[in-house]
Amino acid sequence: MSSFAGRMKEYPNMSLDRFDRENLHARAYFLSHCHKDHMKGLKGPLLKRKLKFSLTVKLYCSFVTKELLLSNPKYAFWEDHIVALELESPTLITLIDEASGEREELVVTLLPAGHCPGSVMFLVEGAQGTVLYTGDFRLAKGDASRIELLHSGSRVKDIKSVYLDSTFYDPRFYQIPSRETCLHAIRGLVQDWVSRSVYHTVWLNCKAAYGYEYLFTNLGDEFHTQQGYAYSWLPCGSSASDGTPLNIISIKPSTMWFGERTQRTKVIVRTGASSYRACFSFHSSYSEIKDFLSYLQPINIYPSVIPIGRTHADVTELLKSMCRDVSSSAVIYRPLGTLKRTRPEQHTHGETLSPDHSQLSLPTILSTLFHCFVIGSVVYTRWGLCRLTSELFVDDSAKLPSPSIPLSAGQGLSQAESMLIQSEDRCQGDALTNLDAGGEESGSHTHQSEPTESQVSSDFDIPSTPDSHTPGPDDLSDLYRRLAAGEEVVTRTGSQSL
DNA sequence: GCGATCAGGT
DNA sequence: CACACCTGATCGC
Repeated sequence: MSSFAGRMKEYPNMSLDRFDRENLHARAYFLSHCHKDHMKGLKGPLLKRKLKFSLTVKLYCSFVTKELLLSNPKYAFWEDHIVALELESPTLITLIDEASGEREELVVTLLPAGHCPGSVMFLVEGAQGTVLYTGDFRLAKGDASRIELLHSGSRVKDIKSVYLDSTFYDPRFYQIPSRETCLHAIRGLVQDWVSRSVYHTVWLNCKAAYGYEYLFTNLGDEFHTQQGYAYSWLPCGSSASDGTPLNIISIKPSTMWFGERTQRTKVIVRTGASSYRACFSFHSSYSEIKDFLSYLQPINIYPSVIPIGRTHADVTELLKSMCRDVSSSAVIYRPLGTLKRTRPEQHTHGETLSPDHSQLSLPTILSTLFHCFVIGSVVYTRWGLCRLTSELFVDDSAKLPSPSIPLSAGQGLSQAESMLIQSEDRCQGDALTNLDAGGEESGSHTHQSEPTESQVSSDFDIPSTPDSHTPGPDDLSDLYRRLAAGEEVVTRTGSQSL
């Protein structure tokens, strides 16, 4: 978790990813991505008050982050104070002291961070030198050399300080399998399971956070392509629509790492009868961070996270070796990196330089925000819809509570976000046992209870559609019919059709 | 009643 | 396999 206090030594009039305490006096705010540990104080009443009386104080972030932020009504008061910036477009920002009128000019550039949708790093250039605030990032080896705006001409810029996501800056986390490797392994497991029968289902058991969209979209696309079926709807409960129990395995994405000498890289670990952990990391590994830093050769590096079991002194000491040596009078600069253009100028709006999941298109982000979306045989759900489909499909209709949740008000977006994958292949003869009730982590998703107040009002709830209403039994059976008929009842850009 | 903080869970 | 973020208890205002 980030312990960055919000301000950089060189530019103390701007605050990044922290909005409390001394940051209340900042002249401009910057949000690198929409994770809670980077939003401390962002909905504080004092800040809200300050905005009311300010004409110049703005919050700068990416377009995607802006959408994610404003999807929560608790941050609605920011709406007129947010300035979304294009990626990789240097922007002149003037910091104004509203009391004295004093001005300070900076050029700020958003660079893709590869951490989660909308995540960026901030490159700040001004009178106090060029500094890079990484926010949280996952960049692969060599990525820094492909980011054009870290370069001036063909040479890397002279970077004074890097404020670093040092989550895994510890030799113990030497290697983390690449995103592609992890996706490949998960794809294999999913393929193996869902090909057994139509009742073999995968529950991609993600924690509530933006960041798993890379898995969602890639697996979704692939199984769509492979199956080629029209939309089908999957229950989130333990039974298929015909009452047959599902064979569900749970795959939990979680971080796994390997030391320098470790050869074997188990990307998937079986943790129970029907549960697996699959490697997936939002943060760069030690070796990826080293590659990044040794390319940039900053003069100073400030860690924003102290890995568990380490002290600030440990990390600072480790980081010293990554800094440019400017201690002696005869300054010996190690050679700075040179720009590698890996792609011709096919740069379209919003696209990034590296293969990257963090900058999904806005429609995709919106569709993930609004309840769910359906691609091929894959259903993406949020908690609320998961419950809804359970009600629709679960066998034991006598136990169904009457629906009490307005469909258009997303319930608990921050609750466990799930993805179910089920084979379209019909094959008979399998022993169709239900998810092993004794297995680790099993079953809890199959019997959803009423959402608590805090779930209903959790931070990434979707604002209610004005003319929404609670669906009655007739609405639900109509919905069921349409789903069974393969109609697309969920739009990809909003919740209106539900 | 609200926010901040911590412990404990997934 | 150590992320992100939930809930609930407690405390101060």
